[in-house]
Amino acid sequence: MTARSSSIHVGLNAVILAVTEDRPRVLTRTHEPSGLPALPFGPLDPLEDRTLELGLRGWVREQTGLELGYVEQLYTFGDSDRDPFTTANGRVISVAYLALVKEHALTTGPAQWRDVYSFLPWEDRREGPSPLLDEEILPALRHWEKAEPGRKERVQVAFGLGRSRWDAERVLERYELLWEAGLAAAQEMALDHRRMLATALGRVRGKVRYRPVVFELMPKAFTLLQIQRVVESLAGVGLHKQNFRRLLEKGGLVEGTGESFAETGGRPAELFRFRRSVVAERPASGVPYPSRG
Amino acid sequence: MTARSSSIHVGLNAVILAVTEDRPRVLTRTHEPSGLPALPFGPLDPLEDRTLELGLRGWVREQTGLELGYVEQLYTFGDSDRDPFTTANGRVISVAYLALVKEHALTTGPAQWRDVYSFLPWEDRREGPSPLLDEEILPALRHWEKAEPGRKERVQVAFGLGRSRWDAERVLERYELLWEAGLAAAQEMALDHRRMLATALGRVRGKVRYRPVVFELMPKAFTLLQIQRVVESLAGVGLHKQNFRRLLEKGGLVEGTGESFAETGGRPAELFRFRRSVVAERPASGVPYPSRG
DNA sequence: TCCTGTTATGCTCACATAGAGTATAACTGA
DNA sequence: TCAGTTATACTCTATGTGAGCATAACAGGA
Repeated sequence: MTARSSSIHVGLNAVILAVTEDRPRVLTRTHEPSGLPALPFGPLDPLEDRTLELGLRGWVREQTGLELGYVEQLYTFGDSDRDPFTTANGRVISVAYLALVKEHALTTGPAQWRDVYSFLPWEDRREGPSPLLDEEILPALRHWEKAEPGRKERVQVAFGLGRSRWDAERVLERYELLWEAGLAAAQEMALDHRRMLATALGRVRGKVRYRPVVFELMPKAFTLLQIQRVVESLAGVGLHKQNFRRLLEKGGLVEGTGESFAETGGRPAELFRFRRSVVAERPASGVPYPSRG
Repeated sequence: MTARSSSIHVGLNAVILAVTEDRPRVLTRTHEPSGLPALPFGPLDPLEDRTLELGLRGWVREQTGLELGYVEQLYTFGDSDRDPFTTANGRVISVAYLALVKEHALTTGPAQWRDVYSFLPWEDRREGPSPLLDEEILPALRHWEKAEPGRKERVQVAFGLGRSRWDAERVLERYELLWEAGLAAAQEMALDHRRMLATALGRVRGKVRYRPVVFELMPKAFTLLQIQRVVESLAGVGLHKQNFRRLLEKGGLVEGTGESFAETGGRPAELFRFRRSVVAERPASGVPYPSRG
């Protein structure tokens, strides 16, 4: 066993997300063999890194200058075909982490922020279903459905057709379906990194609902509309403004600072801050998703 | 990097759960160096196993004769101190999986079913808070709290004291707190396997609520009380019977078979079966948790 | 100054849902 | 026939959610 496992290599990938100008961004680099955008990758130093997470924080700091705040383990990717460039030399297992940083986080080195929805365009439905979906994806899927029974059902659930509703969290399910159907060719990333990104987006969308993680993406003080825009950016759907406010305030997640913010053209908005103490008080406190049709 | 990573070993652990006689059980083996109960462990064959999950299914079949049904990846454990026996020879990373099998699943070989709550006794609150909690754990924690500010808050959230409510899903949080406080010595398992078990229990408790995974643990036909008992076993809390039935039926998760089951001494109960089609219809269908105080 | 456009904020209403309890039905065994 | 046990049907109430209306507070132009 030990003889064989010596041909296994373990690495760490980071999906680092921020929200800038109402768009979720992901930090990328260029993957050398292919020239495609890729997620930052670093090795695990088995002697120095006490935990996987500390290892990750270390090389992210070195590669990009970013000091990560919120970090959580996402998934471990280990399919044998995930890295065609190194399969010949042995297997590469990658433990992927999700990290959230504040907008305008400064980075050094060759890393680059890119729009998450440029890789998964059908996931942004703030202006209604993406035209790409109705004009290209769904027509193509209608063909693909016919080849096997059961496929139609999967499409309906994944994309919220028929009696099903669009479920913002099923990002990975949609991506894998499109991959199977051979429709995921455009908007490429290196290796299986688009799958990692889809996993990450699904995870934040879920997490935001029941843990106060949005605040990791916000400045210290913010208006309620600003926080709503950030949630909408991630969720990819529009939310009902008045209900969002009501639920957020009632939940005790935020408190007014007394100051106001008057750069929007309309009535000045009150500035709020995150009430750190709710984390202790309320077990499962997240931000509400009052849908808007 | 490649030279160094050759001292990293990758393995797979399985947390295989079943519910027998109203108790959740976990499949264990004996860990040789220590003689303690341990979770089944197997290597990843980098040449033969196309995916990590297929590798896991393979060696579980060989070691125990079990053909796993529902399987999901749980977490990847890689702290440097997690395996003191092999740290000297290099780092062992373990990808842990959760699997659910039906009660009375037959196994071959030296594997053994054990009561999950024998390792995490404070997690079973069906008869009210565990006496162990009130008589030993909480008094000891009150001492530990005083040493540092913020600890008291953590204890309250984790164990549902003060204004907080007991949150059945915070299994790992409780375990890690007790570990830090030096109160997790008894009921031992090998290495960090008790942490894996805690992770698994927390995960099923959550999953059962929003995905129809309980049915993986049930026979084909069952009464509503039987399914309630299984949910209660996992959740570790009692549920309100009438509301449980109402919500389950309204959710469309089950349908009556017309037959009835008359071995309980009282009025015979109708037998139900799982409606597989809801998985397609309703995005997030799980079993309700109507609490009972 | 007044009107228009824009954003912020307060409030109401209908409806669905969850928690809790009561009442009745259908069986077993003494 | 009665006590004990489990199953099942309802009812009542508090709370939560989706949706919309109304008003407040600013800017800028007529």
